Amino acid sequence: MFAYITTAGQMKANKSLTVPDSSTEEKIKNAARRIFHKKGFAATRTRDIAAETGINLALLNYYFRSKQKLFDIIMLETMQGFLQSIKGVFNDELTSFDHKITAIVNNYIDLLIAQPDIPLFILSELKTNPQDLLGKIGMKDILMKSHFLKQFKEAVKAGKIAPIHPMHFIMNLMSMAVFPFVASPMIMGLGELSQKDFNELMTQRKVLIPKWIKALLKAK
Amino acid sequence: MFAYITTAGQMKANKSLTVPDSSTEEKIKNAARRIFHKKGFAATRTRDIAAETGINLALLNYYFRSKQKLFDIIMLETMQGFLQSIKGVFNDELTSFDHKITAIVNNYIDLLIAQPDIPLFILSELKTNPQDLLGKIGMKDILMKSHFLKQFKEAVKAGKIAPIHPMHFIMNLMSMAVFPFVASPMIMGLGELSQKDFNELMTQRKVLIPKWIKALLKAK
DNA sequence: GAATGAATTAATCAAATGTTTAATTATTTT
DNA sequence: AAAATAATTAAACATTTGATTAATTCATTC
Repeated sequence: MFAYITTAGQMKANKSLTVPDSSTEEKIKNAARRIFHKKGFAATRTRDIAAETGINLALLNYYFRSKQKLFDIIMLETMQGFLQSIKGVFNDELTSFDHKITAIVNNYIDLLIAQPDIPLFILSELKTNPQDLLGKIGMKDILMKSHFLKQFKEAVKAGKIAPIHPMHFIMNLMSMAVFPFVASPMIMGLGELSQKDFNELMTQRKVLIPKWIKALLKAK
Repeated sequence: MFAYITTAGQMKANKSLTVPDSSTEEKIKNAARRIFHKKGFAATRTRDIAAETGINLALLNYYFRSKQKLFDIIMLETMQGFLQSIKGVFNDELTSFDHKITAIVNNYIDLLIAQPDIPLFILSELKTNPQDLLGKIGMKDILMKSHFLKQFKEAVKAGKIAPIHPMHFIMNLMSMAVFPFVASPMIMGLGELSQKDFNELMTQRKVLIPKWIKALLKAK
């Protein structure tokens, strides 16, 4: 029944090494990524993806079989990309704890200024999908078994920072860097900020947050 | 055409003063609230609301005319409720700046432990709907013209805290209190936390966040 | 207690939406 | 160049889904 689709799948496997992003399959994925990121799975129409790609609706199922399968691919790639951008920092054995904080905040904020829809997309869809995705990308080990976390625990032991649950630390770091992007419509509304104003504030935070985090770690 | 519905609306206006939450209209709203909060507008099916209410689907339209109108009511009430819980604190002229911080954090976290779906719901739907909602509930004035903000600016002038954009302060406060709830699936997954573990961490944060915020305000 | 209006339901509609089919065009293979 | 395979499209299908209609039950009023 799906013989020709299987073949298409094979074509993809072959082509993906040689053909650039302008292949039909990549064009569909790019359009799908944009729309899924902006509207989420439930509010996205396959017809809209096809229209934005500039192809016939049937081609979407020809290449990806279903909306769900296409979504799963986009979701996985998105989470991998999100993780990739900080993976290196977390396990760099050569940099100090303080330097890692700065590097992580800088990486996150740069990424989010460029792609501000990603965090709300991930958090919304992660709630529907269970945590099998978290397992699939191995986020847990990358973060919780990282050199970064080891350094945190050592600093606690050495009495350099207050003894709090490591998760509080992770939450504070993520909160201050990521939340403003999740809440940007509200923040821009409340503060009467333009997109440019907002991005300027976020750029300021690249230097402010590390400072704040260090102050807060020593508190009390 | 909708004569009987108009009448139903009138009935509601009359009844709402005397009839308890067990009226059909309230039962529909309660079910709608639960499902909208959990799945958002796009993923919610009117049939699911009807089923959860235990009524015939047609009654939903009889009372509320459309899914959108029902949603608008829930959305407005949700935002008002969310705001209501901190409105008083913000403009209490009798309490200190530090006390307000503690009160706000406590109010927020108590509310979110009880209704953890609310922030992601609001932030997701606020992105679709423009900011006309923000205007409708007058959030801007309550927050930005508050006694709380005045106290912040005075403390900056007096040199008691570092001179940062007030929006940074608001973002930090909201981030640290609200973001963990928005990201709870990820946080619980990463930290291998049960719901109980998570709630305990959040309860700890009621005392930790005010401490952190104060430390961070003086940083550098 | 008949009459009137409100509340509720079963059934149906119409549009939206994900998916498939069958045919056509383009490309590759022999 | 013919044959075979892949890519693409127009059209249609089958469900889903929000909404409506027409009838029925329930409650209130006179």
